[in-house]
Amino acid sequence: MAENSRMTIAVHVLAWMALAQRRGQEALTSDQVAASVNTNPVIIRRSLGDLRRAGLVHVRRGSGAGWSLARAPEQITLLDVYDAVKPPPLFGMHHTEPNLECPVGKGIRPALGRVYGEIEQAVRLELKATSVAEVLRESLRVP
Amino acid sequence: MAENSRMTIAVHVLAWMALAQRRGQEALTSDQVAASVNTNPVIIRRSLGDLRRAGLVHVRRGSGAGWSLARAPEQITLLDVYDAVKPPPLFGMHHTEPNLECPVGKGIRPALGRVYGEIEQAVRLELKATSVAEVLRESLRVP
DNA sequence: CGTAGTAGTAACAGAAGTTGTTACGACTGG
DNA sequence: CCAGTCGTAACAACTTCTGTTACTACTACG
Repeated sequence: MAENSRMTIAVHVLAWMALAQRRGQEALTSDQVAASVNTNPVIIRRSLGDLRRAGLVHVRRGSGAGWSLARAPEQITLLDVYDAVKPPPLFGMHHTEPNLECPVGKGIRPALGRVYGEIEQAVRLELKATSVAEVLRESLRVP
Repeated sequence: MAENSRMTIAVHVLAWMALAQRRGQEALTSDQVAASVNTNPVIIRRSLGDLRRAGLVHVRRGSGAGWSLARAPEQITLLDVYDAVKPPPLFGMHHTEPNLECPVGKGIRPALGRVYGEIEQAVRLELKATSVAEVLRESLRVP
């Protein structure tokens, strides 16, 4: 059960909020969102908390509370969501320090760090090319 | 301790084998490799087992055994290593099935699957652009 | 002003994955 | 035959994630 699905959950939440907004429902409770994702409302509140800290959604507390998008779904890219949920890096470095007497052991971490950094940039570029509105449009294409 | 470092370990192992080969040592035992990575030989044997199943290294068993590269380090890309170690996907899908009554819940998985697939392709392209020989060269640049 | 409804968050259990370790059988060169 | 090495199982320790319960904080509305 340990696979990180926070990116998926967050995008699902935003797409569902975008659809509800288009239908005229400007605010949703965590229970209403949880009903679409089919999980516990606390999971949703945790995810929405990440999105709120990143400025992607607004929340109104108290009775009659709810969540709403902070900007148009066309203006929210998956890169915004990625930075909001802060997933772990794709590749981890050594857990123990390599043998620094060995020339490979001494230089491998900066060398790999550069490669991993380029990969991260490529991923960010791909994420930036897709908006929540596009994900919603694609989702609605399924009959 | 749960961050996946198998890609890093495998590339380190191959770079070290490439250097040893260049120095005239055509075969290395798991103990010798473990000395550079600074970890347990069983970890190295597990990693080398992945690389062997992918056809990247050869092994000779018995007394005087050891490991050697199956082809020149210029001909081994990080994509080959990636496919050999089979890391978990960058983004996981929902753990529970979304609510299929909701249009977003019904369509979100194929929509996200397409996006995630494009990202995977971008990562593969980056990995393919770097060889073990280049990682070794970069590592040796560190004084 | 009180109440009810909702967010925020802490605490915990369960599941899964990774590393590191020991142990032992399988294989093979000398 | 035997010594050295691989292959792999088994296990502990650790981390991370999800899901759940429970409780406090906050606020709209009667």
